[in-house]
Amino acid sequence: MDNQSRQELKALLYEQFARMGKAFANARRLEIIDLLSQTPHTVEELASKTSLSVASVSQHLQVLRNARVVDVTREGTYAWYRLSDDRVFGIWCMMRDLAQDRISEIDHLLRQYFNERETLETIDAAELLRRIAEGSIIIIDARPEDEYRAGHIPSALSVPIEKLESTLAVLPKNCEIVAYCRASYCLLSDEVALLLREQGYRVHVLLEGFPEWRAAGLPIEKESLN
Amino acid sequence: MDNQSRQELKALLYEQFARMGKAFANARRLEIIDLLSQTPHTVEELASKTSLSVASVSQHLQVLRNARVVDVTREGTYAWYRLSDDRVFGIWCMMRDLAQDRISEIDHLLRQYFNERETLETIDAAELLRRIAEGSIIIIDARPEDEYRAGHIPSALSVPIEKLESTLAVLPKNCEIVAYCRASYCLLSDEVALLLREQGYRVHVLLEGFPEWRAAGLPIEKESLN
DNA sequence: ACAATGTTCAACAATTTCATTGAATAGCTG
DNA sequence: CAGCTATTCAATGAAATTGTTGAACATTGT
Repeated sequence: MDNQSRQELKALLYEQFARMGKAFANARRLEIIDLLSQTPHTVEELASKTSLSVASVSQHLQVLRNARVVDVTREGTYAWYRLSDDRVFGIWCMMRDLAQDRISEIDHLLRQYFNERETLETIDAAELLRRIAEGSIIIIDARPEDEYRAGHIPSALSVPIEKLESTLAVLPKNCEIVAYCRASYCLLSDEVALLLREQGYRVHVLLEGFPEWRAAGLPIEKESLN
Repeated sequence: MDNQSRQELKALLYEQFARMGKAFANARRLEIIDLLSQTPHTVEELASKTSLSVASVSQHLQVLRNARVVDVTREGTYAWYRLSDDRVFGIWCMMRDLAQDRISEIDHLLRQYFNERETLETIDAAELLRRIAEGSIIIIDARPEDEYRAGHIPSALSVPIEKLESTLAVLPKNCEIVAYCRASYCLLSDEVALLLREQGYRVHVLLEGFPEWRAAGLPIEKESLN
């Protein structure tokens, strides 16, 4: 192998690796990856949840597919996209944990837009499991209902913010509550938690999101399909 | 928190995360990350090893620094760049392992340029440790000498390809050899191994590169600084 | 103070990326 | 088959990325 073709190979090789990197190099694509780590979505669903045009989402999905980061399965006129490998979520997790630790702007943003957040009591997965065993706690899934249906923490109630008001009637005033959502920075659960606290409830927020819970192999519950 | 500022925050947040992703989204930058996972380098060293202009390398390093993926320490007129966190190497590892599994072009490239490669006998870290304990093996570090000096597998000899010929005189014909380099796809060790095999030596190639060895917490040896 | 050296910055042209629009495709339904 | 819908494709323009060149900066050694 001569020196020139060695250089050539090296360049081509790193270019292939970079294909994968590019998947994670755009804010909108990360948002899509985040949604896909909850559950598979159709193009339209992704477009609506990200407030992007369908064409734009489709284009991003082509990039993700090119990087072999997502898979499609067609079902009638629908195209269901999902993460191609559990490791994709793993990489995304490591990347955002590192970013959260090292890029101070992230913490800064979270604080600036939502400064009451830090006053919320957090709880980790191990502790939540203990409380579930004791049976002394009500769990609230703050994500959109379709994500809840695709899988949630056992015995959790589906309470997206829009439905919070109607749920208040059902919740006994003296119970303890844990809320969770997509991820630690996703804030859906924080909003729900703050509103509940205003109503006088004792509320905790789960540190991790549902995908981490599932990835850790902890028990989950799915909506039965009838 | 109203709906608009929620959207705004979400966008800004993912933008921050994407800063980190961008670090891994370019072939040249990945090459730089790979070199920095061997040992810290100056701008000039990186430029020479990557065949890029100094200015271009400097620019890439700014991107990496912006993503908080590398740190600089200045020493005289030199700027020593290093990975800012072990997790950076972890992410890069996961990314390229996933890429190697899922992007078929990578395997294809390796085969096309170097089809004898697959005929080389490989050996993993655990097995190598066993052989070291037996004392029945000679280890060859095929990386450039500066990377060897910064840290290598204990008792390994520094034999970059250029020095192979002069080293042949020293190697007893009947000994068994294990060669390693920067990573599994780095091929420096494969080239050395093929040449050694032609000379009649019994050669193995270590599956992992030196950074993986170090990251696994296995023993390493450094050149003493006199 | 001066020149030498390693690094960064600024300006540029070439290329790529991104979101939008509107058209094309492909699978359902009546 | 026609009409409908979900998705993809193609074309556009705006913006960002990349590598080059040459100048600017900062530290070292004379």
